[in-house]
Amino acid sequence: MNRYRSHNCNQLRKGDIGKKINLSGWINKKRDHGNILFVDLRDNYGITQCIISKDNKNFNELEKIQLESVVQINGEVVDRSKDTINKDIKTGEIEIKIESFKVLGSCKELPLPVFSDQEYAEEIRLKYRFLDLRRKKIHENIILRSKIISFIREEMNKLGFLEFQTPILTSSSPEGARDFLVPSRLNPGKFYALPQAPQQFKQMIMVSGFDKYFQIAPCFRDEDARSDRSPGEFYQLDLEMSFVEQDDVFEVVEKLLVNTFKKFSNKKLLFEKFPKITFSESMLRYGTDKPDLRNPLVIQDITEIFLRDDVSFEIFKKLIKSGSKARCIVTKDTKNKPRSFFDGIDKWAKDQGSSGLAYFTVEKDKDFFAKGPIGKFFSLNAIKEIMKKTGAKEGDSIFFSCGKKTELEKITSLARNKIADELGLIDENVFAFCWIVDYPMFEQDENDNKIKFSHNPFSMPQGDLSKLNYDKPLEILAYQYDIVCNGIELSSGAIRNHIPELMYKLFSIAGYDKKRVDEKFSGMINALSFGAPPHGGIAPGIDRIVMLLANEKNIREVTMFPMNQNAQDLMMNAPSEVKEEQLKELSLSLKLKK
RNA sequence: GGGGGUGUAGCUCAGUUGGUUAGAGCGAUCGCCUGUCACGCGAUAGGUCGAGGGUUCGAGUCCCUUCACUCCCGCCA
Repeated sequence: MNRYRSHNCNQLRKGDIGKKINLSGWINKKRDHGNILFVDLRDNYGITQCIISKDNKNFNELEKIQLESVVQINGEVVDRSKDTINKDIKTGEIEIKIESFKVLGSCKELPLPVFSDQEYAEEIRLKYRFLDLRRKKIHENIILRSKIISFIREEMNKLGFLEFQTPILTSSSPEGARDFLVPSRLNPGKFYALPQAPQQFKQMIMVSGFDKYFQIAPCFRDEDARSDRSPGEFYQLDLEMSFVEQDDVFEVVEKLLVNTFKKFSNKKLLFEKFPKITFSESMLRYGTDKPDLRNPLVIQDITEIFLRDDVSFEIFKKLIKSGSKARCIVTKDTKNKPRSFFDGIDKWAKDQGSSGLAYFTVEKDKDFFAKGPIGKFFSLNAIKEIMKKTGAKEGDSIFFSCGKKTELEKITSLARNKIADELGLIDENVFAFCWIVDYPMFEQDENDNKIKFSHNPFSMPQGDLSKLNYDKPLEILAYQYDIVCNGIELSSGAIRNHIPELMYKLFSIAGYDKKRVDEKFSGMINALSFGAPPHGGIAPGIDRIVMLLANEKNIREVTMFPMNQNAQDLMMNAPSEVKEEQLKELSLSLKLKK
């Protein structure tokens, strides 16, 4: 009870009838019957119907008030007759007989309706985000986000993790994404960078002996947006543990995610013990390192088939001789699908920039035969061999693609999703988690053939460290892992390399000499030289977890104040120009491109 | 940086083969209405058809350029 309200708008029930109360909230909706006026009053908690009739001296004034104005209503809780009960709201058995009211915050004409299920252009939603956030769906998403974060904090505390903050102004790192830079006034010509992740700090925390750390950490990366990637900033559940191996990290994270997803969603978990898929297996079977395991389709390599003399599909044969591979996707029992289904997939593949998807369907007359545009290129024995190799049965169709490894992976991965979509094979009521493990330590850049770190340069290589074959760096695997859920990369992590000599060695393979490593990672290398514990961790993306649990396809639907695709905040007008004096103070001058 | 989609009233959208004065619903304003809960009924106001250029007797509609938003590719250790 305070001067504004005695109850909230979701509180009053039959038992409160007769009470004199006051409520404060927004006018969600008015229904004006001329001599009687219904006002739906809304606050964070719910809606209460209030009613006023012409004989009240305040009637005419209330009738004129704009929707979304904030008012305080004083009145009495009264019963509703049976036929006027509203079962859709918790307070639907009662209503408030208005005695007097007061406008606490008036509202201009609205640029977008608040009370409506309609969808609106994002531009206007982002500009008036404070109005958009009043709307039911997104209001609930943001509340869900808060609850999920609280829950995660509690769970982490229970598991013995300590929460620490790490600096927001730090140094630029040469690896990874583009940095956001902040000029230093006191150090002219020098810049801070916003952290892409608290990676080095959390390792320092381990070196400092704190054993288990976590943080709901803001991360800043100046990269272009996607529907599941906010431009600029996002949050990770950053965590790190000392004296652990990969499986210790897995155990903690699996427990946390299973608990969280069970608590906040009714969808089923396909696996409570997340399957572990090696990076190379994932690239072959799914064409990507973030496979959607709800999708039962798999990709198989059948390059050899096209080397047979009784297969005369010359286009593929020629490509394969020049180093291409052939892979296929088998769809179960699709012989009765119309020609348009197959041609549609083929056309779609061409639209994706590939040379299309060849296909045939295995049918049986006296014996098996391949029906479809390329069926005639395969002998009976070849068809039988394909069936044996791929597990295809009569009535199944097989889609083929041929190309260089990388492009082949890309198109088959997309095709796997596309075909499953077309066939309705994805169960939307399921979460399918998996671990992707055994990432290669290095990869070769396709453009300049240079050896680069494939993931995180601070990861620990696998195997007997004294016997690592540095002459074949591409064969070195790392204790590096990702969590994927429904095809979305939720997090990546690693057991870290805590041995400075090994670090120098690995960096030298990626083209960094000792001097450069000392320069760029001085803090880190220095720290590891003073007694560092073996340690490792991971950093699940909070926004994406909330997105999955809120059943949203766009990250902005679970972000309170997101920027648009061009990294602009339309509500706050950021980024914006600054005064000449501010630039001067920072020793900066602008050289804008025309 | 590249490709796709969208852009018409405050909001959501329709607008035929290029053809009269560009429409609807919601919202706004005014009026009527005592039981609605997407209340109902009547009227009024509200338009640089994203912008610029072109073709044409005539352009919301066709062509070119450009801008904004969005989705995707690149990028994201």
